[in-house]
Amino acid sequence: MSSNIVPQIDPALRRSGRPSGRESSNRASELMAAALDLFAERNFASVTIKDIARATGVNTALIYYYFDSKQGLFRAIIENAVEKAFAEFDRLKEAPDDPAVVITMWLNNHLHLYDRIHKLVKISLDYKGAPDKDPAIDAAITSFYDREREMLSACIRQGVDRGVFRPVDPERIARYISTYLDGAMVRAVILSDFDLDSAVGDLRDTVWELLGYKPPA
Amino acid sequence: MSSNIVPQIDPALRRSGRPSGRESSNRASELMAAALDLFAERNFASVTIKDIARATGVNTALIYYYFDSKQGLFRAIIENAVEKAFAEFDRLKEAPDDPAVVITMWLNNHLHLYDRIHKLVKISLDYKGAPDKDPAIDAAITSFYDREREMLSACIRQGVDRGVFRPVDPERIARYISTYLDGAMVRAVILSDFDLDSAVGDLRDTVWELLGYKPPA
DNA sequence: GTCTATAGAATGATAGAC
DNA sequence: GTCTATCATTCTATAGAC
Repeated sequence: MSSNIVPQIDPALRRSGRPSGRESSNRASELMAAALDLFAERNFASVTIKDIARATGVNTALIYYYFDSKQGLFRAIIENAVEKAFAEFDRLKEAPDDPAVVITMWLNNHLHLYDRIHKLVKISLDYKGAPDKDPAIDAAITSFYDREREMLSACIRQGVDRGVFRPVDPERIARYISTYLDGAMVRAVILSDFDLDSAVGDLRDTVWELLGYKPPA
Repeated sequence: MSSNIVPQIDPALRRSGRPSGRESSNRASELMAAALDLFAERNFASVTIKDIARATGVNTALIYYYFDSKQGLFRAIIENAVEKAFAEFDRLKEAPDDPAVVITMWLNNHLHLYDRIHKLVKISLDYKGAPDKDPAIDAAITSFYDREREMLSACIRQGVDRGVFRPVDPERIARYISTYLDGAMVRAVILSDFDLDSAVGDLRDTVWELLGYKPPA
């Protein structure tokens, strides 16, 4: 979490005194939110510091007060985005003890959190082949996919063990599901008339068929 | 094909005289090939004219002799890539008159032509959200997806009509297939240990199940 | 914390010699 | 056709006032 060259997530918190009256400046969060949108819609290289400053309504120099560099800002953003996605994962894991329900929730997640997840996919793809790689960013991206696979396969294994699913290879089905979901995220971006709801609905139906599961009416 | 502001695909062909002895300079093709690789691996904004010149072993100014601008080069590249993909489509269409075989060939295509197709997907995604859109590029991208869908759904419809496939909605299955394939292309880029062969194999098996088709031994 | 001002480097594109 | 040389612009990042 803390290497030698870290972006200053919120220097106000690290200074001795209290930050100008308020509990804490949320400027860093504002900047990260605005930058995430820009980085996802365009890409790292196209988005300038000035773009981010303009979107947030502040001066360019202020960005360097909160973050050590453009890439440092990027790293902070992606780590933050993955962390938020993890929160979703965990919320799901503690959800109803029914594997089919958890899988359904995860599919629906991609519908409701399309905005959040498609940005992560797009940024991940964009980041591959970046001229100067950052190990921390690589780790954040792979950990996202690892956690997704773990969660889905655990779910499927549970269903198989309980006899509600046909005896399948959990890892295989998990990969199948998340590969399709990535495709759905990508196409929703590329093709403006893509029907994400119905595309994910088709996946759900197919997965139930693969798992030999009959959903309740 | 030819608008008012076109990139000069090969000015040598348009000049009155014959181009310096040879049939035609293939410099434009060389430049486009090198630039496609760079644009796909990084992205439009990250790749500089100097990068492309260096990769081709020529001077930066020469690029502006063949193409009117960086974006003009990009447009020529993407139109060229889609055109080549169409050639594959058509080759497939004239292939064996068996829908299942044609679908299989199309899936295998994504395996063998991964290099070509994943670049198209990545570039298409990258292009969305570009600051200055080019209608010609938009048209090229959507036409690629339209043709893919048409080809697949025609195939499925044929199989249904002949009774070798279960009576399904051809458009729906076509979308399902190509959505998954996009996902596979994306993941193969993002995750270095992604097993494309086996991921596409899973899709094939699933599609046969959806179509109620029993492949020969 | 937020700003103005600017340094220093890189980039897209052009002019013109050969 | 291919090159050298260069301009105008834009960008990241910093210095320093308030």
